[in-house]
Amino acid sequence: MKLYNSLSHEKEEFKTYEPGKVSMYTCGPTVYHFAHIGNLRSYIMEDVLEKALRWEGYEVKRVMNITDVGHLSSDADTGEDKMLKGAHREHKTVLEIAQFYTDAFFDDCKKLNIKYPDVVQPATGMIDSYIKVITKLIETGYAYFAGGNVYFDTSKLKKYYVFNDHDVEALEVGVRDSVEEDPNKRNKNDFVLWFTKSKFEDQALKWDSPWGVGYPGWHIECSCISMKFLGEHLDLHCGGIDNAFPHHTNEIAQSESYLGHPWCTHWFHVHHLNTASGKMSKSTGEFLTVSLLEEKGYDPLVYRLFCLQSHYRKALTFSWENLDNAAAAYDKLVRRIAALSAGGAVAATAQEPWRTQFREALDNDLNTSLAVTALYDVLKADLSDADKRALIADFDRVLGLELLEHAAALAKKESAALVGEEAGEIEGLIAQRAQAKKDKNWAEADRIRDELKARGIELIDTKEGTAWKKL
RNA sequence: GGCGACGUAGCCAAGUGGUAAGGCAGAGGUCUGCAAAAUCUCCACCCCCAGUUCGAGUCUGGGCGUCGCCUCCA
Repeated sequence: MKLYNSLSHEKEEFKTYEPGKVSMYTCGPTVYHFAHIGNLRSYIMEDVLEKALRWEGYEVKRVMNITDVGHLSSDADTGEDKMLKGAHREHKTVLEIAQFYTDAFFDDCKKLNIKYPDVVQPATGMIDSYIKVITKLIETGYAYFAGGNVYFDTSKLKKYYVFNDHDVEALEVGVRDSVEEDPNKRNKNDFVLWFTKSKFEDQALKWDSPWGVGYPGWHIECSCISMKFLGEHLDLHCGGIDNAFPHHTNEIAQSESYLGHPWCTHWFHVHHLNTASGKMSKSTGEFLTVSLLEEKGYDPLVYRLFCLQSHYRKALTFSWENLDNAAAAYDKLVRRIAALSAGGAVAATAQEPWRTQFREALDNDLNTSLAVTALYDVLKADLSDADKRALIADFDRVLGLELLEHAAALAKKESAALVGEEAGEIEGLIAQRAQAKKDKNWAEADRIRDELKARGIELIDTKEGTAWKKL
């Protein structure tokens, strides 16, 4: 499988440290607000990557952190979420709030058919590890104590900017007005490993440490959690493109300085979901959640398809028109699959060309758009329905669109005509209409159809008779 | 200002030197009493200007434009 690697800026053949096994780390959510669908785009694409690796026969161990450190008690007040306000009103602790949003995050993931990681580790449960790693970094000269905080000394590194070639001097200081320069830093790029003195005096969670009571810096958690569960050699590290700098850059600095050897070989960055006005984020207004999509009547899997139709390394623009587009496509896809007959002979060799087409799409830097095309090609192919179903089931192990399940549900809904009181009545009306049609009483036939339509029942005439479904 | 990604039809999008996949929307045909569904057909001078090449959406140079990051919204 060829994958683009942010370290080399090229598509490379993906290799693992241990043959056949993939150690995969994903930056998890910060849990003091709901995840928006832009955040979730990353998790969807990472899920597809994980499933593609498994589909190709790899054994994958995936680890995700939960960032529950860094809950400024004042931060909560800026949110408009009722649960959060409620939590405060009811004197819930920040950890309870974190738990609430952690659950909300995994609920969203479940709706989007994102597999639960093999290991999920909250950052607050790893304080001893951070202290251990920071202690060693100080001992080996990579970190220093100044003004109450422990900093990582980036001047000790041969190469700090691993993803981009920044010229330190060319970087403008304070491009953003809100950023203040920290006088304790020896170098412009140094970053904090452990805080005891912070401009955020209202930090809610604090722990004792050799450097005083405080809390860990915001990069150390990923290094430590990854090393604890996946060892000293990581195959694949994922995250949103916005994490590449400084978060991932700093992770590499810490981890490799601590380990004394190269750490993670492959970096997978998912690009942003934009709205017409720019990146989707808390601050820029449009903040769409999975629940909101559901309220508007969209199946969350429609959003998954929307993401799959694009490439993970390309900015994707969200609009309701585009989502409607995906919804129509999904609906049609499911209906075409539902129309496939259940029986028939399976001929594995006949399926092979399409399986190959699908594999080649995935192998080409996870080209999900082409993978979806392979799905359409199967539907159009000269194959038995049984073969088509088998291929669709196989592809869906990666795509995760629950196509056969939804098709089955659709068929069930349509055949549910035979049960229930209301259904009996509808069947009666359909029979009346059939009689009217036989009598060529078109006005009466259309009247019955319109009456049912007004009740939300759509009739579909086929050669075998009239089927119906709820709109 | 620095670094990076990207610019293909109304919309999403594939394409990594050889006469532009696929999906949605749209138009037309078939099938239906009509509709719906299904199915078939149609729909692109690839941001601009130079260059390399027998041949460029695809490579090179220069523009223009969009987006992201530039230390605490992982």
